[in-house]
Amino acid sequence: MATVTAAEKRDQAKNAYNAFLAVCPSRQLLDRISDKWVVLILCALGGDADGGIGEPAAMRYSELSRLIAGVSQKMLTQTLRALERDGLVTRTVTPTVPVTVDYALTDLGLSLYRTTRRLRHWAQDHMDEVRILREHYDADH
Amino acid sequence: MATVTAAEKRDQAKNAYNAFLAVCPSRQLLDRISDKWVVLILCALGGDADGGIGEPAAMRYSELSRLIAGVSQKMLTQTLRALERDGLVTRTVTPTVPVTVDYALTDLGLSLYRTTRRLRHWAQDHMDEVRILREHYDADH
DNA sequence: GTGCGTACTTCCCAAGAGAGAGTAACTCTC
DNA sequence: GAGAGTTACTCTCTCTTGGGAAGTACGCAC
Repeated sequence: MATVTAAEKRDQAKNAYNAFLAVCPSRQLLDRISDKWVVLILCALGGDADGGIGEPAAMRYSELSRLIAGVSQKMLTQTLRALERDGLVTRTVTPTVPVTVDYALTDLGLSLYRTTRRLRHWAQDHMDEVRILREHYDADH
Repeated sequence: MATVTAAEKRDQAKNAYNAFLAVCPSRQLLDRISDKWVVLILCALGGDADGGIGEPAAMRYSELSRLIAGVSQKMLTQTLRALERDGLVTRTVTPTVPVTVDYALTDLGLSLYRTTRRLRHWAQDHMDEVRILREHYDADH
């Protein structure tokens, strides 16, 4: 009876998750990360604020709130707490008056940021094309 | 007065879109593609159904419905129509009885699929890690 | 006749997002 | 002193949209 190597264990673990299945935990995780606020928050913390030139950096709640136009206080708080729970973001409270709270990507968060950054770029890079295709669709329907 | 080259025009167009701004069209596009059903539909049409080994292929509505566990008829229809309008998916109706409708990725859809595939993989590959981090978070709160 | 398949369409209700204001503690300006 | 600003939330009410379920028309099998 051969023992299972660590690499084999990892392969088995991979095959155990299938996000197409509603009951699979990875599905719930995929549902969570396929969320517009998650995408924008990770991009902000990843340093995309000034067009993609920056480095990952800690940001304050109020900075995030100002940068991500349209996010409600409730959704920002809720999403940041969820990201913290999933280990994607650190939340560092400094007992100043008023209190200051810094949020920053963890290594895990950084690994996901590299994909959400692509999503944002895709939306910006293909906006013109999609716009035209929408007009064609609307003319035909 | 130098004329603007095509490459410069493209650069300018890129700078014109900023998905952090709520009023920017690319923001609405990002909101659309940062959607769990979009991600799963693109992965299904991209050939991920059998674990990532397949090729992009046309699929029927009913095939998609069966593969993507938990999607309602309403959300599947609604999302497919939106993807068609954006030019990411083709919808081909064959007047059989009953009717058969095939959905397939366009080239544009394929380009986005390459990123949504990464999202799905990330969720599956990091599920164990996130699970442990959640337990740590819950123990601390 | 009943049940299956096809791909939607429709209706009602539930869940969660959105909007706005409140909280505490402090600082600054008039 | 009053009022406005800052910080990062918390709370309440309203509205939007997703979820759930059933309906539609036609052909085929039993």
